[in-house]
Amino acid sequence: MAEKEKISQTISRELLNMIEVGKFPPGSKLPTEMELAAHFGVSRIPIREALSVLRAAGVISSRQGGGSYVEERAATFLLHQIRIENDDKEVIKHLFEMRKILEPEAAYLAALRRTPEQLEQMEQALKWLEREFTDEEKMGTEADIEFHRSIILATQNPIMIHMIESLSALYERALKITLEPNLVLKQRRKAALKEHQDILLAIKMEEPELAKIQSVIHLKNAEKKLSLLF
Amino acid sequence: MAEKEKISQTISRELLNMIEVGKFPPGSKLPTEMELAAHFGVSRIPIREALSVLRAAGVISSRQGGGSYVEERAATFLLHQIRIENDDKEVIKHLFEMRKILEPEAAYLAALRRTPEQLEQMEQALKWLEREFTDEEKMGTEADIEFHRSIILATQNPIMIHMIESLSALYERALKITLEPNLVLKQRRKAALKEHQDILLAIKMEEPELAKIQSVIHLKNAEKKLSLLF
DNA sequence: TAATTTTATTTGTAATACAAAATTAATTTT
DNA sequence: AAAATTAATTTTGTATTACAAATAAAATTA
Repeated sequence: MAEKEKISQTISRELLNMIEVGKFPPGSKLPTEMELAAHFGVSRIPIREALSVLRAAGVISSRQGGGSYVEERAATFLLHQIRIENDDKEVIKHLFEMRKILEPEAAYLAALRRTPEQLEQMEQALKWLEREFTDEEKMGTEADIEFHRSIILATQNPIMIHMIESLSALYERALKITLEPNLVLKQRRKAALKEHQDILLAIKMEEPELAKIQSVIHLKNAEKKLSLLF
Repeated sequence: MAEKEKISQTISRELLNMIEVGKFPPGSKLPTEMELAAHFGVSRIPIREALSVLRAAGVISSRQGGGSYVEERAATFLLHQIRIENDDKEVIKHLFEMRKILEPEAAYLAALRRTPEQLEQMEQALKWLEREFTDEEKMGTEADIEFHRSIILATQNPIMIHMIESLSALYERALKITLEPNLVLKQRRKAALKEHQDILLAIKMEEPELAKIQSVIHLKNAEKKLSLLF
């Protein structure tokens, strides 16, 4: 199950790395597709696929007849390409830092704007989480993510939604890693569930400030739990 | 200067729209590349380019021999593809909402962690902004962005950095639109400059809370200015 | 019925060719 | 000689055809 990688993926990763390392500094011209193809020993096809990924990520831009150039403000990395390893505590810390910034505000906005349908969606997610928590085996990470996701959706801010969505894959993996070895969790399950219920209640009552506070509390407790790991 | 669009771009936009509209719901299988090619009346090449963009954005996933499927949690849109039109006030509002959430926290973190080099970078950007402001003609949008960007970089959080970078193109355009017709700005220039200096000073003194407050003040004033437009 | 093999489908890559845009070199004009 | 125009070259964008490799569907066999 070695998940064989596509050639174009390998190449886009390689090229991105070269750009990050400074082999192709911002503003510089990349080699032509033919040259890259020769260099990597492949045809133009996977080269073009790789370049199109970098283009979509805003790392390079190409002009027909001109060539491909590294963008002046090349995004530092493709979020989809971040791989969290078990020992990769830095990424998890940074991710949690962003959660502490985004989620309380999202809860605030959700309390302001949520539609009845969105409230229903949150309640469904919470019920799912409750079911998962009664089962000793399950961790409920998916339900957890779905709950937080439903709150984000209720903010009605497409940019906020996009940011969280682009983080979700990363978030999911980070959550699994942090929850997996955590035996303390079982004792904290009821407390965690209560925290989720409190957030939802505040959103239901349309109390933005309260929702924000409940979210802060939840994240603070989650962080305590997290700090035991590191 | 009509900026002719590539076929693959047109198609990726079309496909994305179809997905958003529900023509291809999450989890469903897309038509084969051959079918798509026939449908759009092009060869497989631009189809593959379009699909690779959607793949990079996490909207779809493909398996050799299997086909392409819409991801269960397809990102709602590609940030790079958002076009802000002059009458597109909604996007600008949402963008500003995100700035209010992210930037004060970024200033906080920057005050905590900035290296001397990063402080230097911020000061350079501020000087640039001062020069631009003395010139009646120039608006200083680029310098403005560079200043805020230098603060973000000093947070040392790669996820934060990535988020802002991915927003920067959008931000730049929004800023130009909001500043362009604003004649009041000239009177507010000194005030705005002072606000920037205050933020930098707090970061220089390594006073996180103060930096956050100064950032909030700055954004509050900017929002007042903005509210005149809408 | 269940497991295995075969067949067909579909994406991934290759090679070649040409169109279209941009860059560079050459030419002409002033 | 300098500037403008034109021509030639380079380079990306798209098309066509072909085949490899992985998956999914169908047929076969136990």
